[in-house]
Amino acid sequence: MVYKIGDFSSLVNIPIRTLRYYDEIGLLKPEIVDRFTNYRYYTEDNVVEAQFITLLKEVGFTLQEIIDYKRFLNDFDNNDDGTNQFLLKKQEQISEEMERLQEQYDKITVLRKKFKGKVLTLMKEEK
Amino acid sequence: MVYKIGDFSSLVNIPIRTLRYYDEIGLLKPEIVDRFTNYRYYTEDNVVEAQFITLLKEVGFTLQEIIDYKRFLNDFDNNDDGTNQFLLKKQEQISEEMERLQEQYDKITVLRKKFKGKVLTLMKEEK
DNA sequence: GTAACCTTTACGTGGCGTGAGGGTGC
DNA sequence: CGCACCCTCACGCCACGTAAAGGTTA
Repeated sequence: MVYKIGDFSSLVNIPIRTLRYYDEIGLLKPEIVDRFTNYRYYTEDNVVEAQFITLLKEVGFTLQEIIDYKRFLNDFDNNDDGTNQFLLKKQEQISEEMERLQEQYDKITVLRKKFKGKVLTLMKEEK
Repeated sequence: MVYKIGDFSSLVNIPIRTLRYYDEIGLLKPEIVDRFTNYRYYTEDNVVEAQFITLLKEVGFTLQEIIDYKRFLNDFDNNDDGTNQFLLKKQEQISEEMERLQEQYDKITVLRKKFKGKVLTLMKEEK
């Protein structure tokens, strides 16, 4: 069973333009490409790949990180520990980002108190 | 006292390229521009502006939001309540972003447990 | 034949970084 | 005159969205 890009798109819930982009950057290549028309044809294996990519994207991985991870899997053939570290590292990045956001939130709280006088007052305080 | 872009850059800690970009998008325009050489000359008022922009950026505002806020100040002349709402809205956005990150973090925790078997197992579970 | 599909090319987003190739201040 | 400074293009990043202009499939 092969799918044309439009059918595959609705099957895996990824826009056509996005699929073409994934092909272009080497993240998700259709298994069959017509040499004459350049039509892309996707297979069942591509479905699994696409769902895996969607999963990793949902938890915050960039496309480049996903590409790197796939290369890692190819190079070291199902390394359990490597996968765990890959996930742990992303969790650390997320933690750092949450801390940054918390700091921003707190700074705004301080600002809101300061600004209760007037806007210009704040701007003058910044001199 | 006027500053050439290089001096102003080190004074307010904003790269030259960034200052030119801020000029281009209308966020921070040098008060004086030589008509013949196009050299940018910044004033003390520009220093205050720059520090204000830096402050808002640090707490998470985008450049477009800062531009919009400045326009708002011009239109309504120091509106205390408006400024407060502007800050509150940003705090809400930050809260939402933190929730998204927390969800990502939790999903990865679940994934890490699942993957303790093997990588391929996970990929097959995704079918 | 025609509608619905597919293709590539290329420019837009945000917030700059990084050159290239040239004019200016002192 | 030299050298540090300034200028305007213009392309790069990321993850696509959005046409434009045309070929293919059923």
